[in-house]
Amino acid sequence: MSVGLNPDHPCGRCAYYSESVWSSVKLGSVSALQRGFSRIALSEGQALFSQGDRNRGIFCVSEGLVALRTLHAEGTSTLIRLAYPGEVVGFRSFLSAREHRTEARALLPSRICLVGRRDADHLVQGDTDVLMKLASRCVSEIDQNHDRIIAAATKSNKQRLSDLLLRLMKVHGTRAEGQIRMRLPLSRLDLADLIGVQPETVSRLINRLRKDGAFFFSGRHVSAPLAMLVELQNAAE
Amino acid sequence: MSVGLNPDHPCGRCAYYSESVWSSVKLGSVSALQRGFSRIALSEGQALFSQGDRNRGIFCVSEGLVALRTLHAEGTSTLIRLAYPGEVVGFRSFLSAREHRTEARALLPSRICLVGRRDADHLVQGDTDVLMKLASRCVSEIDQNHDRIIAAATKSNKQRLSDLLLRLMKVHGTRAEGQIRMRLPLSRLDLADLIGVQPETVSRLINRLRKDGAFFFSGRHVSAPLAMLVELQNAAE
DNA sequence: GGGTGTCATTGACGATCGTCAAATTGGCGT
DNA sequence: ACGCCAATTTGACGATCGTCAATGACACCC
Repeated sequence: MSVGLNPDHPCGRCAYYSESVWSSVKLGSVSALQRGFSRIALSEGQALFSQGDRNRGIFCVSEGLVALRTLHAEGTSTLIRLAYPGEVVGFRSFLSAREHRTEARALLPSRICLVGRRDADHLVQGDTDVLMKLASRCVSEIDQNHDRIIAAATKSNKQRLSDLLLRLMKVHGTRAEGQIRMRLPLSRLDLADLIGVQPETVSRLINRLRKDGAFFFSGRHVSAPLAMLVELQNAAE
Repeated sequence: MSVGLNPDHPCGRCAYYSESVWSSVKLGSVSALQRGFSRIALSEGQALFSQGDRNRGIFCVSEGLVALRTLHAEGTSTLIRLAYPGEVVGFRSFLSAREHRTEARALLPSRICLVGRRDADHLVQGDTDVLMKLASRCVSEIDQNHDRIIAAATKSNKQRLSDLLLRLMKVHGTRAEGQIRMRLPLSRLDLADLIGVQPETVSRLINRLRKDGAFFFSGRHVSAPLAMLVELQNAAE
């Protein structure tokens, strides 16, 4: 399989082509892929699909950031996953042929590629490689869930918030004047969901991190001193 | 596909045959399935595989109960999953062709069926149905992880312990004299892992549940009054 | 029977968290 | 600039949790 540009393939110009679920679609089936292919532009806050929606196919984030949430009866919600460019969304309801159990919403202006359900079904049925790559995405989602469960059982809330901020810094941060800065793509409530506490607690954790000299907050703008860079490397995991 | 007994199939006599990953293996490939097939008997506390082991294939619990744990550097561990009869174990390292990230250990005397990696690979490559069923197992594991993450963010520790005990009662409990009784297959430390608290806290939660009149403990023997049966129905979820 | 180890419980303490209510801020439209 | 709504922060309080240390219970072995 050739890594890099491939003008005949819908994903051929995508930066994440080589790891794409569709990268191994054989030449003979590329037409089916093209038939089911469409691109979706989302503005910040716009929904890609809602909980209870019928599955429309397999989505792949091309640009931006998408949040997967589940809504509860009481009106609350829980942020389950952040999907960055190159990540696949909607494979759960696709594989189990049922309605979406989460809502997907853009946290930043985003571009999404969709392969419609009918054609995606044919491609998956006809090519073990494609299905195998989908399964690998499932496995890495399980891995991430396990990490989250382990972190919840192992680390303090403050540590988990710090880890989360470091990971976000790594993706969204820019370096300047001996500091890293970013605009948080998440609200305090989303932060609270991700580490499993109430939003008031997030405020207090932020105060403690500020006192520790680890992070400085001003609304959604966060900065960290260079000393944090060291831990930033370790936060790879 | 015929539901029920199938004498030509290694899983043909299994109570979970119809939902088995291997139930759709075509007649022509049954010989490969038989070649890779073996049965493993585990006594209580015995390990099926250890963290870091090379994957030996796809395991399916036929009888008993298996716990999947990840061991941490500090010597602690976290109980990630309980695998009951009919459930598949080891598919994560199988699908990603890497070593096990968890340890599997029998909590009760257990019987496990194994399809060796080489033959399982051929069967999975040659049959989309088999791979699709494996993927479905992945999806339901993701579902369970999500439920656990949501429960951790939504419910109190006491409620989570109560829910867990109810679920265990449903499987392991026997009814007698207006009560449900069971022998807990889990240590207090395992209970603590599953709800994400320290073992001392489990002791205190147990005291509170006792005071509430919800559960009565005597070592590993637990009983609950009939009133709990109502919630037992709801705990299906 | 006594020893020994693991598992489980209890007590005491400080730290942290959830909750409710009130105050403050920030963003955004007019 | 103003007003307004939602998001965020703060304060106060009780409840809960983690930690450390000590005790108790139990099985197992010699």
